[in-house]
Amino acid sequence: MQSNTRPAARTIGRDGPSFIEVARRAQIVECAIDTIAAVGYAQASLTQIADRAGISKSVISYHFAGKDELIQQVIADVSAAGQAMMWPRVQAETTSAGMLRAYIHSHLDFMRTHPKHVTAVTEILTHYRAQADDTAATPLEERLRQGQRDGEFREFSPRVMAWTIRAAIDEVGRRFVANPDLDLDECAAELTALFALSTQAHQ
Amino acid sequence: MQSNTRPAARTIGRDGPSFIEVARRAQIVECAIDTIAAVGYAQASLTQIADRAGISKSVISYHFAGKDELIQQVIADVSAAGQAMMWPRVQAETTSAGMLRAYIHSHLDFMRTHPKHVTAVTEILTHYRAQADDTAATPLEERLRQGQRDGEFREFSPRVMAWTIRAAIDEVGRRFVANPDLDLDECAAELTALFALSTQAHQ
Amino acid sequence: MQSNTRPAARTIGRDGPSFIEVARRAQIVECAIDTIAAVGYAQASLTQIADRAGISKSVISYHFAGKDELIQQVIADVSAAGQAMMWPRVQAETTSAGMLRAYIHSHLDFMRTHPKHVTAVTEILTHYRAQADDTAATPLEERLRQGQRDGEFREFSPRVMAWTIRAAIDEVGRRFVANPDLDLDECAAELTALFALSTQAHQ
Amino acid sequence: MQSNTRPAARTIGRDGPSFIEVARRAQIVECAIDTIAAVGYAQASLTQIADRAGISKSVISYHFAGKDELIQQVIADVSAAGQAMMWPRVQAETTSAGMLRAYIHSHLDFMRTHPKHVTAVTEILTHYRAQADDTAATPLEERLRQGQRDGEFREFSPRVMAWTIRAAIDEVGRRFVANPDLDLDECAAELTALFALSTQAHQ
DNA sequence: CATGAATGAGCGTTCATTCAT
DNA sequence: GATGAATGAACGCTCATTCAT
Repeated sequence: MQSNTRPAARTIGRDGPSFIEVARRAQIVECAIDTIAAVGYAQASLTQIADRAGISKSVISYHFAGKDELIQQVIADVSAAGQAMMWPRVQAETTSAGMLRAYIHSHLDFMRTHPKHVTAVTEILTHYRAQADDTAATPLEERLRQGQRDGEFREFSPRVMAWTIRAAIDEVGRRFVANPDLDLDECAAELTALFALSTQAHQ
Repeated sequence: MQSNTRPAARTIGRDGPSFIEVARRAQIVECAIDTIAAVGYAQASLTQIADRAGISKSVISYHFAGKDELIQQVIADVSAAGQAMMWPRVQAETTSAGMLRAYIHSHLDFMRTHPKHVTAVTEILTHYRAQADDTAATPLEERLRQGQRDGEFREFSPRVMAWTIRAAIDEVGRRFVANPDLDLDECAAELTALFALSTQAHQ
Repeated sequence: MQSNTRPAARTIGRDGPSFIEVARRAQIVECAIDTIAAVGYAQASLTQIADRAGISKSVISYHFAGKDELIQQVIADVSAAGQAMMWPRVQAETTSAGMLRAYIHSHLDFMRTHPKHVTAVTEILTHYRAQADDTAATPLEERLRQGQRDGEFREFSPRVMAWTIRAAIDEVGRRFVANPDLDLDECAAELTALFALSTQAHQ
Repeated sequence: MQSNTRPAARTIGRDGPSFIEVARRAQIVECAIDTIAAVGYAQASLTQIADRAGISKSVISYHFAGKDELIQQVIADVSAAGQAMMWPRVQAETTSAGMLRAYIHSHLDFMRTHPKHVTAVTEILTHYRAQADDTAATPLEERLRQGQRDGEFREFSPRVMAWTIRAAIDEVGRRFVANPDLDLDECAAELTALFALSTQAHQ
């Protein structure tokens, strides 16, 4: 916010946000995630988030330009973590069917390890979706299209298929958040079989 | 305030909501649907709804215990209308595969004919937390189970399959609301094929 | 705000704000005047005004679109009262010198009878002036110009003269507010003489 | 915090503000003037002032007891600079009429050479409540009184005349701030003529 | 000396709800 | 039955001030 020219930074860089600044922002983001996951996006006011963090409401305003920036940071952080965990597994696959299986499994694994993060982002995106563009092709859609070009997948609308896959995963996420006893392994297996059958080319 | 024991109902001695009461509630629910569909749930304050209905804000409070009850009634009314339009078509089918096709098509037909209602309920469900019990089996799940018993469907988790079907349909609904040019016929065909392949027993 | 179609209005018109509405608005405007006069524009928050009125802060929001509308109404009300009291006396004069004398005296008389109103409007205009246009000619400036055309006034810049007259009157207003014992009659006589001498044509 | 009794001042044993202390305060005051002139008093928060000065916000709190003291210092510094520039010219005059002319011209010259300072102080005085005592006679009033004793000026209330002169000059200042194209020379000539006519003894 | 971090009070505004008529 | 009026809590946000380092 202000340009912090700190006298002797710990390691390399000279400028940039201080250690404590980074930590504080991360802490606040985590609290925002907890709060949104716990009470839902609509009820997650700055007061609620601050209370849960045990800090004053204005601390958030100090570290973030506004609520919007905080929410965007939540999305950015969770997305980055998710991408880091999921895409390597997806990329490692050589077949489209394997890719699809890896996509589903890695998403559900991420849910298992970061349930609150997934809940929070789902809440946010659900509320923001209204004004989102949604017309652009997602990476998943592109992968499906590739599978069709390779002849591995049958002919179908990649867009509708991608919507359905995402919707199915998100739905399982919601169910898992509502009921932590849900067997994610079973769900992953079910969804994998479901979409394998619905995408594979006729033999 | 919720149970109005009014002095002299229109017909018999039996107490209960009067004619005008029922009509008023229905009118308000319709206005709520219009308003939510038009401006979104977040902007649909009681003031907005009342203004759009040309009535005073307090008349809503008079006929409904609170905003929550109104919203629940919106969901109930739209659900009832949807059930009335969709289930006969589903029931008329003799095969499980036909049932599934009818389920998908009738849902998407309802979207086409009642876009505002679908928009409103989608908005509401988006902004309300999913506090449903969700552990009970839905009628759809029961139908899927029946298809398995008949040997028409392969073995799969009827629950996960039902979740996915509903999620896919709702997702199409959201997309249709965001983009009215969406080709619902194509979507219906795509989803029908998708779930036919993923449910059918191996030949 | 809402269109009040009241069943039987008291007198003529059908539509329009109700009696109590008008009274409430007037009361709130009066309280705003009191508050601004007492604590200054910068400190006159809605909370202060509401507290002084013994009402809830939201009552103001109910009767006015926002703080801006309230402030504008203060200006409008005071201006209307001032115009009604002052311009007839100014118009009644047949000479420009008489007009100027009447202008000064009537302004100071208005201050005597409405000290808080004058203070409040002075406060407001002082804070709003920054972004005001101020390039248009005021009625006073036009009158001065007329006096020059008639040969009754000497040659001077009507604009600077008008500025000075207004500034002198406002200054006396400020002094009177700060010190209610100030002899307004003497001030009026002094200013009258001052501007008579400074405007009159050489004999 | 206000009276810093520092262990070893630079020169003598006498305590008092150090060199750097004085310089820092002066720098901050200048930045405050720049900021207020640029963005207006209402937007001139300590954050804005500190950012513009390239210093931390707390350094202001360190050198000044609070925002009030800073603002008062702005007024004091600008007043001192104005006095230094203006009074010698006023003192140099031998006649009261000359004094009055010099008073007006030197004030308007100060505006021309120090527009930011005048803007800032004008902004401050506009937004601060006039809590001055105002009962004491100003030097200008004394000079007017002297002119009367000398028979050079006619009989009038020196107090009201002094008020008017100051108000006229300040008004021109406000107009000049709002419109830098304003012809200050013309204004000076107009005001000089105006007050010469209104003060001079009858010939 | 200097500062990044944190705080609490206050701002104008929105809104579901309540109540006397 | 219906309503205009009023309320209080909560919202996101700003800002002067405080404090440990």
